[in-house]
Parts: sequence; C-alpha cells; structure tokens
Amino acid sequence: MQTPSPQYEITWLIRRLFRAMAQLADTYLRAHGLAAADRAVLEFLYPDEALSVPDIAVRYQVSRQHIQVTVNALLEDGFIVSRPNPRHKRSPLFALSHVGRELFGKIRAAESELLDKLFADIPTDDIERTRRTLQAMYFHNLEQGQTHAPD
Amino acid sequence: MQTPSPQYEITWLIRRLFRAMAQLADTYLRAHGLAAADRAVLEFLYPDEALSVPDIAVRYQVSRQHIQVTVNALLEDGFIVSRPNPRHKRSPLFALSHVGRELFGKIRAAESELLDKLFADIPTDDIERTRRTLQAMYFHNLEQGQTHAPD
DNA sequence: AAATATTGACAATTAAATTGTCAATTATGA
DNA sequence: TCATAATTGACAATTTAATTGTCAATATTT
Repeated sequence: MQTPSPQYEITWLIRRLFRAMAQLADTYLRAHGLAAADRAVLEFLYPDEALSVPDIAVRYQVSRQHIQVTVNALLEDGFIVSRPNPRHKRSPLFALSHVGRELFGKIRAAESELLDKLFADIPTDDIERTRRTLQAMYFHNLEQGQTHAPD
Repeated sequence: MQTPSPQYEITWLIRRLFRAMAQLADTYLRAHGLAAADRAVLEFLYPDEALSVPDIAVRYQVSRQHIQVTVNALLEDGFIVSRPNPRHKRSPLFALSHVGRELFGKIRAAESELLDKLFADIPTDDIERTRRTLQAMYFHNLEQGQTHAPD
C-alpha cells in the first residue's frame, strides 16, 4: 500500500530486467547455437583467464556437474581449448579458442549497439554510479552469500 | 581484453545479482511453500490491484498457461480471491486475500532487513539514482521490447 | 602409506516454463 | 443480428536448465 523503498524497487527492477534481458538475449544467442550457460562460461573466460570446471561452477554459483556438461560441449564445438593445470593434474584449465574469442567478440559488439540505445537518455554520471552501486551489492553478496557447494 | 563499458558491466551485474538474489530468496520462500512465480503474482497484486490471469502473464512476460496454474494454486491455498471482472465475464479478477496480504507483508518485512544490510554502505543519493537508471532501462525495454504473445 | 578430498563421467530426477489443443465464451464487424 | 474471429480456462505433453546421486580414478593431506 505504502510506496516501496527505493532499495526494494531496485531488487524488483533487477528481477524484471533480468527476465527481459534473458528473453532478448535468447533470441540472438540461439542464432549462434548458444544457451545462457554457454554464454556465461565464455564470458568468464573472455578476460583471458584460464579456469577449471570447478572454478567456473563456483563463480557462476551453479553445480560443477552442470558446468562440466556445458564445458564439454563448448570443447566439442571448438569454442574453448584445454591446457594442463599446474595446480591439479587431473582437472585441466580451459581458455577461449581463437574461434571462441571471435564469436564472443561478435556477440559483445552486437550487444554494445543495443546497450547504446538502451542507455541513450541516461547521464554518464548516473550510469557510473549505478555500476558502482550494483558492484557494491554484488561484492557484499559474495562476502555474506551462501556458497553453492553441496558436493 | 579491454575494460568493458560501464553499460556492459551493469548488464553483467544484473545477471549475477539476479542469480544470487534468487538463490537466497528461494530459501525463505520455500519456507512458506512459495516458488518464484507465486511470489511474482502476489507482488503484482500487492498494490491492491485486481488483475486477470492474462493481465498478470503480460506483466510477468510469461505464458498465460503458466500463470493460470500458479493462480489456481494460490487460490486453492487461500492466498488470493477471485471477483467478477466487469470487462470480461469469463475471466475473473484476482486480488490478495487477507491471509495473502499478511503473508506477503511478512515476506517484505523480512526482506527489508536484508536490504538494509545490503545497502548499508551506499549513499542515499546513489541508491536513488540507481533506482532511476534501472527504472529508465525497464521503461525503455517495455516500449521497444518484444511482447511475449505466442497465443 | 593410508586416509581423505576432488574431479570427471554418467544417470536419474526435479522444477519452471513452453507449446499444443479443445471447448466455451466473448468480442467484433459486415 | 448473425457469423466470424479472438480470448480464455483447462488439460496434456514437451522442453530445458538445472540439481542430486553415485562411482571410479586420481590427487592431496596427514
């Protein structure tokens, strides 16, 4: 009945925006044969980080078995490559292949056009503050947050 | 390789935060026997709005059949009540029951404590700007956005 | 070396949602 | 007004993303 707090509205908007974005993303990800989890994996590897399957699962906060399947498929499709892991002899590290990096770059480029339109009316300063606020929320969550580790 | 634009980071953070929030919410929603879709329906009705099943489906951007099932269950559990719809004789409007309003109020109260902690370090002005920015993104999306209407 | 933990592979299951279909209304427009 | 088109609720089947469980192999720790 009362107006909800801005904090509450932010969480509400995050939920609504996520759905809207996911729906839009699905259309163009499918065009490349990718699902949301594939995209997440490529995204984690894009900053030239080589990660193991359990590493990615922890970051994505998803079961390692799920990421295992995703990674195996991406490997099969040639979007990522495996290399030996100095810290675990059994569990290799994965990095983007040339093809994978090119693909993800293309996706990012297409998205950046959409984003420019989406943020066209919003002052630069507000964009930066929004980024900082969400970043702080995310850090806060990582500190407190229940780790997804039933294994 | 280059630093991503703040716009991109915002969308990335929305995706990550959604997952983190959903995981947390699941734990306390389950305690009341509710799923995410139940919560969404109660949330849409909380501002004393009476909506039909198709109305809710459009707002939640989800198939009307899915909401139909959700609404039927909430009705059965006594969290919502139906009343005649002056604009459609066949499709009733739904509103929160006393019990439903009380339940959702309790959920909101519990959440507001979590939110206070989450936003504790963030300046009020930044919170308000973040809200406005996300709101603008959401409106923008609603205007352009592909309506989910395969029916 | 023995005990413990992690990992990959595979299978079964769950949960949220979509899609399809049908009959009954309800709205529209010629 | 009457015929036609669209909407709605009910039900079923299917899809998809993900979890959970289990096992053997390998690593790590004590």
